[in-house]
Amino acid sequence: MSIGLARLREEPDRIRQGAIDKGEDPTIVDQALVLEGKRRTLLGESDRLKAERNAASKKIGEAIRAGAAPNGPEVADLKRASTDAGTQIEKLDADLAATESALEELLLRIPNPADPDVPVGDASANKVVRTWGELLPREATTDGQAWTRRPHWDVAEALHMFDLERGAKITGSGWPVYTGPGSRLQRALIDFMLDVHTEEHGMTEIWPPAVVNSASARGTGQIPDKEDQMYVVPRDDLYLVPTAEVPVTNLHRDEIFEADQLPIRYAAYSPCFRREAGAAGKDTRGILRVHQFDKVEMVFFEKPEASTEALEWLTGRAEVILQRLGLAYRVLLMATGDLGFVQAKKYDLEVWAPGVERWLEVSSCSNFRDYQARRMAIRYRPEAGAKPELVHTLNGSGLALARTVAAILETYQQPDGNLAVPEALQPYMHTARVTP
RNA sequence: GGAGAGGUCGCCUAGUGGCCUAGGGCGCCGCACUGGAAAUGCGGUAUGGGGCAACCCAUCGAGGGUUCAAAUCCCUCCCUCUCCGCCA
Repeated sequence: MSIGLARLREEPDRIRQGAIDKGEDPTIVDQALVLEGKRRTLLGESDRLKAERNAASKKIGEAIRAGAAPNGPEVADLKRASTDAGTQIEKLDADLAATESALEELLLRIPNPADPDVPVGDASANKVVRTWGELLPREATTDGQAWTRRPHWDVAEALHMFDLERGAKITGSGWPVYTGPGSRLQRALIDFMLDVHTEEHGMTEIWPPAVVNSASARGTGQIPDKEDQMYVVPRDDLYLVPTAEVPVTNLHRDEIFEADQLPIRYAAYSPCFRREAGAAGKDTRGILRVHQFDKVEMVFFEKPEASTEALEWLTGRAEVILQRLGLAYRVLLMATGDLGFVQAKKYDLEVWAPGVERWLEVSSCSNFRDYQARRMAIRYRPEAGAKPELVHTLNGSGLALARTVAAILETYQQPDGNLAVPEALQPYMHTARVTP
């Protein structure tokens, strides 16, 4: 389940409105309420009968210990009472199981309501909350000489940094091979990002499995919601991760934290695999949309009262990376219609790519509030001895590599065709310039 | 992959069909004793669900089965450890 039953009963109106704002069917909320009522009725009746059966069994035990024959007439009535209750319980429980699975089905279709400060509407209601850096034009002038910034695939080809054709030969279209300085750049970016997040931002580094089981895929909602987007290994019931969010969030599935353990903040590198089903023909050139890319992901577990502030901080940590790399970007507050099913609030970071003259999404920072935590039963104890409560989970890219690489190539290309290495990466690249 | 041993409450452990409503120890919390503490004693200490409440139901790795009754017996699966094989 995703929306909590208690919340469903307590504030159905807010949940209904949340569904409307996200363009989902609000009548599911009412259907769920009906089933929830039925569930409680059945459960009460079943529990009552189970108590009866337990009492009868206990009496049989006592009678036998007192000397009655186990198969004698003295216990026959008790056995019959117990068996009769058992028959009814079986029926009730079958009905209950059907009701619960129907209810769960409905709950999975009720979206997480957006935060009150999220603009309502479709993508056109997204708000640019800030822009950083200089937006370089494609048609440039350097030292009085006019020149044209090329798209990243041209820069990469000239400098032998990645090879899309050979990637297509060994795997398929959308599986880039990074070569020479391109490969080095991958390593440099991963190292740089992890260093900043761990050493300066205090996050704990995680190097997770790139493949997860179905329970983990279910935990973060990849199945059933986004099953089409994942590569599957059916023989072993395993899934290639589309983001480190999946393994890292599942680190603490079914766990209960003490209050002083929170917040827990991770930074994790992983390769990311996405089928991009339905995106055929989009962004076919270069590395803007590929089946395998690399990403450093931030995953936070927070106390509920801290999560609103944590999202701002998380987003800021992703911005730090772009600023250090000297890449111009903007921050978008996504409107309800552009939010996913599970996010309460989301900022997208888009980097400016002057060669293709486009904004490229390189990070998506979200607060899930307790929605994901409920699915995974990740809780904490507000104080010693108190009842566990759900934590809030957040995550955001910090950053996705392929598009960041594209922005670097297009931003830092020089009129002579060489590539200047951003200062922050020079210690990792061991050079200030990439030449053919 | 083969053989064996295991999986019980935060941790360790008892438990081989009914006095298990899961016992004991450690740890933790409260109280008593103390000038304060240690030691000691007493009590409490899982999760989910239902009920205004007393309380009830479920859960002993997971799922099924046998039985009036399963931590305990049977079946399937998962995981951990030891040895062997293979291997970066």
